[in-house]
Amino acid sequence: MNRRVRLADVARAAGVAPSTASLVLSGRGTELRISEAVQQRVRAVSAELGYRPNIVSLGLSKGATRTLGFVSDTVATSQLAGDMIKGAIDAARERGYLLFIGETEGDGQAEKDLLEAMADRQVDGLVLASMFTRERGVPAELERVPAVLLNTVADRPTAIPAVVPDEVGAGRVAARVLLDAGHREVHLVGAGPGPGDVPLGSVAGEERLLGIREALAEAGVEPASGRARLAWHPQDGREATRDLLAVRPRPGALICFNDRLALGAYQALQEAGLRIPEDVSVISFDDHPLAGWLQPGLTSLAIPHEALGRTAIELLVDALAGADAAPRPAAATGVVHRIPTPLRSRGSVGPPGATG
Amino acid sequence: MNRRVRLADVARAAGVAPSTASLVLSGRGTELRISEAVQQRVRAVSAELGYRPNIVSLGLSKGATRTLGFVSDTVATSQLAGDMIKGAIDAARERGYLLFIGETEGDGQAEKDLLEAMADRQVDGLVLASMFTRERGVPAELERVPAVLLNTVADRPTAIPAVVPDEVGAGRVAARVLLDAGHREVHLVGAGPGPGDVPLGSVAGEERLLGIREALAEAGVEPASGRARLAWHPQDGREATRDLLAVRPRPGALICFNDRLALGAYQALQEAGLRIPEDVSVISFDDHPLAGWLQPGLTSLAIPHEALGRTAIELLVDALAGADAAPRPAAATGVVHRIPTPLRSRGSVGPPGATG
DNA sequence: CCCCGTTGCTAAACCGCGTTAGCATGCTCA
DNA sequence: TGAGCATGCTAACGCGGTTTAGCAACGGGG
Repeated sequence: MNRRVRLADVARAAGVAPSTASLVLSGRGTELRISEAVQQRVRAVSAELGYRPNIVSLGLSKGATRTLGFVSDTVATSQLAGDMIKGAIDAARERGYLLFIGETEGDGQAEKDLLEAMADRQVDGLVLASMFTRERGVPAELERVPAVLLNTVADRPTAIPAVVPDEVGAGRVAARVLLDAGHREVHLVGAGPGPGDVPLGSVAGEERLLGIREALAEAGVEPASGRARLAWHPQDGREATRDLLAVRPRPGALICFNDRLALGAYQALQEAGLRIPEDVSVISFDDHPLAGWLQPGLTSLAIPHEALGRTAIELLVDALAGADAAPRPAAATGVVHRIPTPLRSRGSVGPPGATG
Repeated sequence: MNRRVRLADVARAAGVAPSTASLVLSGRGTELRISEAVQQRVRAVSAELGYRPNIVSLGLSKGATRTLGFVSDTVATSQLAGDMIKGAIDAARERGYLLFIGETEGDGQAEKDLLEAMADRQVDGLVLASMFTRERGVPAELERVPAVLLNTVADRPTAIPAVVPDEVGAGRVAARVLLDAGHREVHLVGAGPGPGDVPLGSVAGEERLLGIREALAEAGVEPASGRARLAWHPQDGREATRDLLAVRPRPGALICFNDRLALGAYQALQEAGLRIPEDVSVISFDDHPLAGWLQPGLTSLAIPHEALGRTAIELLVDALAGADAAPRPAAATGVVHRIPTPLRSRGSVGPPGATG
């Protein structure tokens, strides 16, 4: 466990004062008239010794730690989280930042503690993330440091920018895909058919439904049926689909509000001896890895988790860079950024078959 | 954006010198003969002002930042990652630590850069994690700071402790569950039947197979068949199971080497019109959320991801605390900790039915 | 009455670095 | 020959704490 090489070590080995070494290594050598010979010597010695500046020290004197905090309600419950964090970590690393990750499990006190622990460590900025899109209050701690909301929108006007998936767009595309395949009778699993018939507090559900209804309406179609459910588990999808199959004429196209519901729909269709997509087309949301595992592959609108995390960090770092130049970078103030939701076509959608 | 309260602010407000305030707040007041009156005054003022010590400053003067680094090959590819990180984050938080999270995607240079970036920020300790259990070299950076390997074992003797799931135990239990249900003919999907017939470099595969063969041998049974596959995807499980069903007598029990293989097995069995568990019993490993979504629920041996992450941090923090007392805490040196793999019974295992 | 021991607090150094004012030295030019 | 100006480097301070040596005031004993 040999000690780290400090600036003083480099200076001593190069036969100059620490301040001289500092100037050279920070690139201000020429500006402050350090001779080329000395500069080369310092640089050579620094490289040879493997000197790396101590960022903690910089944090003390300059106030910037090149460190960001990422606080989410949960990092574990879903695949989703991992990708979002991955995008954030990668984007941060590319810009020379490291990320503190914390999770609150929805506990307000835990959130407060975490934000304070991060403030104690002088983070340069904060991302406050949620694993499912929702509305929430903005804690006071976010007022003291540049921040970005991720997969979350503030419940009242705020200067803090937000990054969310474009769920309305996702809903529109889902409906369009079925319409384009020739379907005119579209059944919803997990929400609908009326506007606002979604599980309580589900922003994703609301917006997906909105998009679906818009796109259908443009084609002069209303959702044929829908079942709002409290939870979006496979069991719910199975039951809703069974109920749907009990009624004539048999449904030809389903929009499931997430992939787990779609799994349940697959199970119910299989039980009934119906083929996908020959007898029934299915489209869904989230693009969980599961979608690629099913037979046939499930066509789904992906939540762009990695892009969400990445965008949040990019906004934050840009704001930090801009903070020196302009005190209030107008471009990044209070804006809600909507990230597109790519369509992953796999084979669960086809033209309408014989119904009945 | 009002400034943080500093120690000097507290001292001024309490009418004492900063050093006095520091002594009182660090609990050394009585020891250094600060009067009770002054101590109370300082504490009151500190609380009133909401003073919190600046940890960056402490990092400079004391060397300890109450910060740990968590570097893994990937945080995203699987559910697994999230739970492991969650366990690590929670355990760290309970002990007053915050975690830097980084991921390398298996890139050695990225790993080196990350470890250095963390060293630059004076982390007190490091966890080097892998998302699937494997053997690997230990980078030189880990020699300079207390470290723990997670889901990874060093490829040569080292003083660094490791935390891994008890895969041999998992294999034994999987076999025992089937034996106890009355099965004497057990087919393997994803590995086997011979010792060492596993995908290249899969420590989990090797050890699971070892445990399975041990437990079967104790009952005087050999694996009836097995198929080593390069990848453990649903597609592979589907094909292997189809092949198995083409041969008489029909298999009565399958051990799938992970849940994705088991999904494929479910699909093949369903195609063949066989019921689980009446006709065929299935048991598997990982306890992916998927296992709970299938019909019937898939019995699986859980990889205790959260416990793994938690244990790694606990070992690390204990080592840090012990480092002051004993320079080399013998208890935590080079040991490989094996974490038990709980059985999640769901309903995919039953007594043998009529075969053929 | 002087010395010494307590008691109660504080000044000052230090952690590692960036920053800036300023100190020598040598050269030019009047 | 001395003022003036580059040139080339460094001393000293600050960031926000901890830590230690030591100072002032007071009381008690010889």
